[in-house]
Amino acid sequence: MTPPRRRADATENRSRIIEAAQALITRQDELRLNEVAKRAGVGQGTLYRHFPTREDLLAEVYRHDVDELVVAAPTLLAEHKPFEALALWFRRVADYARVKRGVFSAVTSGVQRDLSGHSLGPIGDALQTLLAAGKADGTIRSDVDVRDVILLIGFLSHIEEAEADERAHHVLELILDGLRRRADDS
Amino acid sequence: MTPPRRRADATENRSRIIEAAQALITRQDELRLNEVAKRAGVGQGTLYRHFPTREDLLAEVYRHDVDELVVAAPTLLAEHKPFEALALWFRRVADYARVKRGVFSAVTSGVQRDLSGHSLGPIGDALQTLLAAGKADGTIRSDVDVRDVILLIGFLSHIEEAEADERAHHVLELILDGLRRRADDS
DNA sequence: ACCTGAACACCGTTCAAGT
DNA sequence: ACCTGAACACCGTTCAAGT
Repeated sequence: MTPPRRRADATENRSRIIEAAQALITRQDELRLNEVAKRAGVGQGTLYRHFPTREDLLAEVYRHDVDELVVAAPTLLAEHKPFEALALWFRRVADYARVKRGVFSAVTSGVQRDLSGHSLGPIGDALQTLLAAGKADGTIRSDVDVRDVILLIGFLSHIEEAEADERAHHVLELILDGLRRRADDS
Repeated sequence: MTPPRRRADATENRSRIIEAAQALITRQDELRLNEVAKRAGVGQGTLYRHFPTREDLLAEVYRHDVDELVVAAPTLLAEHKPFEALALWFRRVADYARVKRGVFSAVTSGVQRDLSGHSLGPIGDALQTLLAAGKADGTIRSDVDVRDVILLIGFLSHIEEAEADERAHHVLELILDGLRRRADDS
């Protein structure tokens, strides 16, 4: 019962594909799959063998970044009050969205896919933790859920880098104000 | 100096193209330009002659709908308090977005294009009127501008029809709460 | 002045042949 | 078991030839 070992060349090809995709996506927004294969030095079929869909590839490309956001949630909660932790987490998401335009789409489409599978997924769970803490201490409205927030911060995928610099934080403030629980709420 | 009259067949073709595009877009999200030309019974070149870009065509397809939204703003303001007028206008935008998925993209991309030309455009002006009224009577934060609001309601273009039914109004409420001016604001 | 539609470009995706 | 790359499909866009 030895584990079905992957052939060495397959592992190597997989890494090369991811690296090529990363290199290409940082210099422009669109990602041409044939270009990825060419740069990685593999046939197009090899790309499809490793990553059946474009999303599979992008998920892998942004894996580390998404992980960092996921890990940040409990860390922030340990060091700040819930509402402040959420605000700081938003800020972090905005920073990622500014530099790596695709992270955010990967995050949201990931959440969407996971939602249909009756699971929140890693990012959804992280956000859920933040929201629950804020509801528990009465600083966040009780009628807000993860999907609401994902939809609201989706504006980050609509703006260019320059506009994000001057406007993203402000719009996030407006959103936070909408999520805040008021004295007269039930 | 008679106006340079358009040839009758050109006018006719233009109408047929718009009608074909409307018919096709109501039955599915994407719009294939060659398909539009085929259904309209014109050559592809004719389509490009009348509508150099895809956006030009879409703007024309949704022209009536956008006009209705523009006209609604002053009407609502005449009959309701500013904040309520804004809430009702949001509701109307959401209703359009639900049925005609593309209206909203046309609206936002229109605003974006107009913004770069240092003008708000028709929809931007309508929204500007609503915001100004709310700021004047102290119900809307003074640090909010048209672009902020357009970005916030952009979530409408991310959701499917079923989800819009159960969630759009709620998320719009959250946004309105974020735009509302508080007692302690400066 | 306007129209037609063949043709080109571009990119995603598949699959027969190979190792 | 995995890889290659020719080939096909699809769609946007152009342009020479026509009326």
